[in-house]
Amino acid sequence: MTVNIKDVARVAGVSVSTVSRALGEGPVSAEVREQVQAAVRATGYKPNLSARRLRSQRTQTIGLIVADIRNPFFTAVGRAVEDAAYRAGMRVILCNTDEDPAREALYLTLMQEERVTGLIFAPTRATVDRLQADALDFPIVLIDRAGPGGQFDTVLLDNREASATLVDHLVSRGYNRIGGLFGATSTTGVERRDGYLAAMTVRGLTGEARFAPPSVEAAENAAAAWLRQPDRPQALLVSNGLFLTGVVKAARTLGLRIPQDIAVAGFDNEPWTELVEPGLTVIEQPVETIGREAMALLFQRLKTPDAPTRKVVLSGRCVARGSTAALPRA
Amino acid sequence: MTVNIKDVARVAGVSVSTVSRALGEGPVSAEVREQVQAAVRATGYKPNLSARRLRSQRTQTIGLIVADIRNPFFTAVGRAVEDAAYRAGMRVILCNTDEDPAREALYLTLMQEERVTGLIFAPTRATVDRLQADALDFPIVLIDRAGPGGQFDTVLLDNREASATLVDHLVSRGYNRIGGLFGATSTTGVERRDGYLAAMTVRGLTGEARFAPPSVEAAENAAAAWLRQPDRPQALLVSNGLFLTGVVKAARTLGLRIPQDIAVAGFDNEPWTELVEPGLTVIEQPVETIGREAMALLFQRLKTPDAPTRKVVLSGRCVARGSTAALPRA
DNA sequence: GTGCTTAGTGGTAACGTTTCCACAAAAATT
DNA sequence: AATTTTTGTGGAAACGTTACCACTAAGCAC
Repeated sequence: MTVNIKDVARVAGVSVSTVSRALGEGPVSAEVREQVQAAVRATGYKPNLSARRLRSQRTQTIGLIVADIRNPFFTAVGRAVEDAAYRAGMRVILCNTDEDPAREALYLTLMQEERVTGLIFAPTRATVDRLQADALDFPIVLIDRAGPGGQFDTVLLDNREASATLVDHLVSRGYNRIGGLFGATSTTGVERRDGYLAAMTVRGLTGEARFAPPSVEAAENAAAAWLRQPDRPQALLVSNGLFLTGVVKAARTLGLRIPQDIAVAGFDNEPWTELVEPGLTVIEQPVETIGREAMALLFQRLKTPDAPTRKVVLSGRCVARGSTAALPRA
Repeated sequence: MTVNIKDVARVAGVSVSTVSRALGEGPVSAEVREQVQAAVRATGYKPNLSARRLRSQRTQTIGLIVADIRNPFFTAVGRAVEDAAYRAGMRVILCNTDEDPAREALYLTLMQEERVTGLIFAPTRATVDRLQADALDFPIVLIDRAGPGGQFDTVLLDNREASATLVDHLVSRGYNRIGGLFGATSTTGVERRDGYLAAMTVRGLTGEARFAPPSVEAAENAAAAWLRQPDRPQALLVSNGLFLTGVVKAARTLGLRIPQDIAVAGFDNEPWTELVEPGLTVIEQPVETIGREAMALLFQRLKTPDAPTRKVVLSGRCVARGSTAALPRA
C-alpha cells in the first residue's frame, strides 16, 4: 500500500490538517513545517493528485486537441503550450483527432470528464460550427482555425494576408499562372484560398484553387494529377508543410525541375525547406508565439470570465528562397 | 454546479449504486439500464474521472517521458503509444525532458503523484543508471535507450548492427576515412559509436568518433569544425535525424558537395531525407512498431508482474540514397 | 487588565465515485 | 416442497485529500 497523508501525520506527530497546510498554503510554524518535511522524506510520501483534484475541485489540467502531433506545426505549438502550462503548475492532456469529427467529439467529452480547467483546440470546420461555448463548462481557446463570430478566444495567423504575400511575391518574380492547393478540412485552408483568390483578382489574374484531404499522399496525388496536365500552372501555392512534402515529391516523380518547370511557395518554415535544393519559399508561422499566446488568452479568460472574447491575429514572415526564383523574361 | 451520479440516480428513480453498475460492470436489469441511460442523457451527466480514479485505485493512465516531442522519432513513437493506449481505454501523460536529468526527476515524481499504471521512458544516460525498478510502484518500459543489466523491459533498435550496416555500406562504396558524430546524452549514441568503431576495426580501418550535445546547432557546429579541417573525413556517419539536419547545413555553409566532397549516412528516415538533393542514406527505424511494442510489453508486465524482463531488439532498414554514391576509383 | 485580533492547531465533513455487504425475489436444483 | 443458487437492488463505507469550523494561546491596543 502506498503511504498517504495520514501516515505522514502520524510520523510527524501532528494532525492531517496540519500536514496538508504545511505542504500547501496556510499558517504553520517553522518548526512544524520542518517536522512535516522530514516525515515526508522519511516515508517517501507522494500526494495523490486524483484525491487532491477531487477534493479541491481544481484539476490544474488543460486540454490540447489538435489534428496530428506529427504535423510539425502542431508539434511546435504543443511544446510551447506544454512549457507554459508546466511553468504555471498545470498539466496538459494531448489528443490527436486526425481531423476526424467523431474523434473530436470523443475527446471533447473526455475533456469534460477530466474536468479540465480550459481547452486549447484546433477544430475541423465540421465541429467548429456546432461548438457551443455555453455547453462546455470550461473556456476554450481556438488556435490555427477560426470559429464563427467571436464566440471564442482565438489565436491564428493572418491567413489571407499571408496568401496575398505569397501571390505578390510570385507575381513580382514573373509568375502569372499560379495554382493553389489547400487543405480541405480546416477553416485555415479556406482562408488561405480566399486570400489567394482575392490577391489574384486584384492583380487581374484568375486563380484556380483545389482542395485535398489532409495527408502527404493525398497532396502528392492531387499535385501529380495537376502537374501532369499540359496546361499546368507555372507556380503552385501550397497550404501547409505536409502538403509541401507531397508537392515536392510529385515534382520529383514527374521529373519536373523547381522552379524552372514549376515554382513552389508554401506555408510552414520547417527545417528541411531550407535544406532541399532549391530551398522552398515559405511563410514562417510564429509557432512558439501561437502556443504561448493561446495559454495567455486562456489564463486571462479564467481570471476574467466575462471579458469580451479576443482574437489575436499574428502575421507570418515570408522567407524567400530558390523555389520561386525570378522567371527569365520571355 | 455540475451534475453528479446522485442527480442521475434521483432522475432515474434508482439508487446510486445501481447507476454505477448500470454504467459499468455488474448485473442490472435491461429495464433499469434503459432508465439510467435516459437519465444520463437528460441530465448531461459526465462521470468525474478524478473521483473514479481515487475510489477504484485504477488511474488508467500511462506516462510517456521523452526528450523532445519535436524530434520526429519521438513524435512518431508517441503517436503509436497514444493510439494503442486510447484503444485500450487509457490516457497518456506526455512529458518532454530536453535530455535534462533534473526534469527527468521532476517528471518521475509527477508520474508517482499521478499514480500512473505504467511508464514508457526514454531516459538519459545519467538517470538510467540511478533508476531503481523497486523504488517506483509502477512498471517501466524503456524505449530507444537501454538500462543496465536486464532490470527493465526494453524495446530498442539494434544500434550496433545498424551502425555496422552503415559502415559496411560506406566501405563497399569505396569510402575509407569515415568519421562518426554521435549524441552525447543517450546510451543510443554510445551504442552506435561502439558499433561503428567495431565495424571499422573489423575492416582494418581506424575510426574517429565525436560527440555533440543533442541539438541541431551543436551538431552543425561540430560538423562544421570537423569539415573545415584539411584532413577531413571522406564520409560522415551521423547518429540521428536532428544531427543530420545540422550536418547537411554545415556542408552547405562550407560549400561542400554531397557526396563528392563529403558523403553522409545517418539514422531516421524522415520524409525530407528523400527530398533533399541528393537523398540521404539512412537507417529507417520501425517507429510505429517501437511504440506498439512498448505498449505491448507494458500490458504484459501488468498482467504478469513477476515474469522475467524482456528486451525487444528491432532491426533497422538501410535505405541507400545518393548521399553515399560510389566513390570514383582513384 | 480587559477585550480583540491573529497565528497555529486538530477534528471532521465534504468531494464523487466504486465496492462491499445485506437482503429480497426469482430461478434452479434437489 | 424444500433447499440452494442467482439476479437485482439499496445502504453505507471507503478512496486520500482539502477546507471549514472551533478552539487555545499569544500578541496587541487601549
